[in-house]
Amino acid sequence: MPDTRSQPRRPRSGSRRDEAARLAVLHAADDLLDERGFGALTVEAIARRAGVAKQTIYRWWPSKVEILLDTLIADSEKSLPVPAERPTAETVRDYLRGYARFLADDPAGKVLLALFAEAQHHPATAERFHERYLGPRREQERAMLAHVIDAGAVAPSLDADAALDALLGPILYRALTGTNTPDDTVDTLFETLLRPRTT
Amino acid sequence: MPDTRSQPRRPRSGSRRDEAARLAVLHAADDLLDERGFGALTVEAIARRAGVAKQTIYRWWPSKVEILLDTLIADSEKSLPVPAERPTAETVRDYLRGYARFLADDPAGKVLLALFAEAQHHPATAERFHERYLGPRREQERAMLAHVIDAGAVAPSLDADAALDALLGPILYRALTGTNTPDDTVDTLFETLLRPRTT
Amino acid sequence: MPDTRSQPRRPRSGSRRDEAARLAVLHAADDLLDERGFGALTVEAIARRAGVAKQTIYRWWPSKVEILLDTLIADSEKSLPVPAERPTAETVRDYLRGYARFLADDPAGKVLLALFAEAQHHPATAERFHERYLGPRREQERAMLAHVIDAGAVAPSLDADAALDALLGPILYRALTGTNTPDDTVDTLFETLLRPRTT
Amino acid sequence: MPDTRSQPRRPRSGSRRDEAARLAVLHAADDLLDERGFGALTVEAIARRAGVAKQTIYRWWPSKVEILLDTLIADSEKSLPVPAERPTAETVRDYLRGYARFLADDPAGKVLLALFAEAQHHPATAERFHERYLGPRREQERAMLAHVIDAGAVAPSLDADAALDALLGPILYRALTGTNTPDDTVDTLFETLLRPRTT
DNA sequence: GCGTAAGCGAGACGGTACGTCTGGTCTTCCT
DNA sequence: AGGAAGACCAGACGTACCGTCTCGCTTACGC
Repeated sequence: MPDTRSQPRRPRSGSRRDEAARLAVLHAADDLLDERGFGALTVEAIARRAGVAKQTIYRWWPSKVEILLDTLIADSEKSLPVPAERPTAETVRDYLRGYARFLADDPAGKVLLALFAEAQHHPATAERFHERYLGPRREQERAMLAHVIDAGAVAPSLDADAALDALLGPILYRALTGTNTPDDTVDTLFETLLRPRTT
Repeated sequence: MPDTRSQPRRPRSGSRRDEAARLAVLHAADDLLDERGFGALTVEAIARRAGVAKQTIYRWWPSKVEILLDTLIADSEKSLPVPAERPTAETVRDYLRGYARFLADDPAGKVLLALFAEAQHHPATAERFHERYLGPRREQERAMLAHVIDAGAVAPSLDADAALDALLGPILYRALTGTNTPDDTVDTLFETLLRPRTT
Repeated sequence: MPDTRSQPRRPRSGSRRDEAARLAVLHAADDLLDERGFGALTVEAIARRAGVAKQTIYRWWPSKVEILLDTLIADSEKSLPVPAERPTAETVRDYLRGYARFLADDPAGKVLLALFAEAQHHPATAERFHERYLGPRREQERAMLAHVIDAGAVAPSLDADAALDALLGPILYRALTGTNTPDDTVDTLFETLLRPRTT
Repeated sequence: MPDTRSQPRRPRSGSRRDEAARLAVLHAADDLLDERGFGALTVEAIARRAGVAKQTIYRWWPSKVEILLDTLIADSEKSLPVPAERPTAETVRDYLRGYARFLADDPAGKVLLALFAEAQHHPATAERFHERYLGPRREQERAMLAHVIDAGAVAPSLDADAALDALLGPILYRALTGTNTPDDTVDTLFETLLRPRTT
């Protein structure tokens, strides 16, 4: 049995995928988007900034959109998880507040907005965006909502998807137009659309 | 006695702008966006399709975004005017229904979505989009809403801008994610958020 | 007393050709070639510099080459006439010296070099250059040479055209390569090729 | 003391220049000049004809003049070498005859004429033309001439450069004006200007 | 002495080519 | 085999001139 010391020591060799290169690409993409805007987010620029060859990017990601999806998924699982364990009306309200803050303040929020934008321009992007992000997330949101409805904590007058659109839509709309959505506005939306029994 | 209405007839010596070329460019841009997507909307392609020299485009439009704004403004004034004369609750509801249909069915709706997208990528685009389209339109929408509130026809629990965002946001959100918003969903939104006294 | 400042105003056109515009174009072309080189000698630049509309140039000259021919013919008739009246060996020698100086020092010499150059690039230019300049001039030079040969003043070992090419060729060649041809070199050429009986 | 001179180890990683593309460009330029004239010799046309991207041309040649210089140098070394080994009077005469034929018949002769022309229009072209072609060639021609003078085979009455100008000038002059220079005219020039002892 | 026709400055028009830039693929060498 | 380097084809970018074409004006000629 050969060397089993699975050391992290040589990040720069071997026949396996280089984790350091992978992270360098993700961070470079994130940073570029944050610092210089989507217009500067070219594969060439990412490679330059990450100190990585273009080919390395094309080998592992079919397009720069997949890079953004990778960072978005990682970041939003961390910063904006959909409440899953015994959600209450309050949990849902806090999730909405968090969503507004995510879009307004978190660099990853810019990634989300950029992907909404790119999805308008390229159907293929739209498809991947739904498959990898919007779809799964909506699934979790539906589960969250179903749970609080079942518990009798809220009583929306719209079906689940329409209700979620009605809650998230305005927050996203304002983010798209450069306007923040403060907590009390979120709260009013929440109360108006979900008619919670207790808050 | 001849016509003495001394109109602003500035003979303005020299050649004049060619209206046919102007329209050809606007239509070519519209058609390309509709048929081949934003990715195919290059100045070169517009010029080719319009049968116009590139220089003619650069002479009159600082960027292709301004071309889109020109077509969007013209088309949405025609297809989706903001009700101004004695609007009622019903007028407002119909406007929202029209907005959903504009985004879903009208080619110009694609232009609006494309501009929302571009605005995320380029701050300069965002600024012009607000200046020329979103701002003036919101002004009219606020006036419309104020009118029906004054008449006691509706009683929103959010301030004007937030209420408009809450109404339009979900419709736009669904359009961005490729979902139509049917009349009854619009109606429920309308009733939930504006609490009309009579409909 | 009214305004008597009778300015040097251009009559601002009538139905006849405007002589001031004609001269302005010729001088602008000359000046541009001299100051900024052939590359800057565009119809657009000539019009700008002459304060004349492009159409005025295209109305009277089929191409900018004809403008150059106009100035070259005028200038070389003035600065470098071919001796016609009773030429002697000495007259011929002085003509050659003058030719070298014309190419080296006179701004119109630059025009001649530019036309030789353009003639290589465009057959149509070559044709007009021969028709309007080289041909008539060679005719005069042949007459000059025939006269001094008849008078027994010189005895070339080449026929007239070849002799003229042998005399003018080296001077032009040196001008094309940026080298002046001093008087004594001209004189040696003259003596070697024409074998004058007296000088 | 160890060897501290930075080693000639040019890792030189990455792709190498594509020789096929290089030759395709040179031949395309040559062919275009020959077939359609200098006016058609645009970078765009060369790229099209060579089946090469414009960027590939701009990567390796600062201007199309350098392309022409590349082809001219290669072609004239092949078709019109300056006699170097023990040149005799006869060798020199044959070189002059070859020069006349090169200008009249060889496609590369057209390149030489085109470069003389371009050099008149652009000082930068003139400089490169002298540096890369005229200068080195004249150096060889001077050596050739010095050799036959030293051997007592010829006795020009002009210094080396002036003598070469006097020999080549007429031939070039006639080529510029579209006239061939037949062998016997070359021979007369040669004999008149170089006074060979034996031929 | 008045209409008309030409010349004028101005500049918009459809085009071609410029030289630069990035996208995405392919190739070569190094580790 | 993975990764860095970078050459390659493709094609859009925004600019400069090309030569043609109105425009609205100003004159001079000829009826």
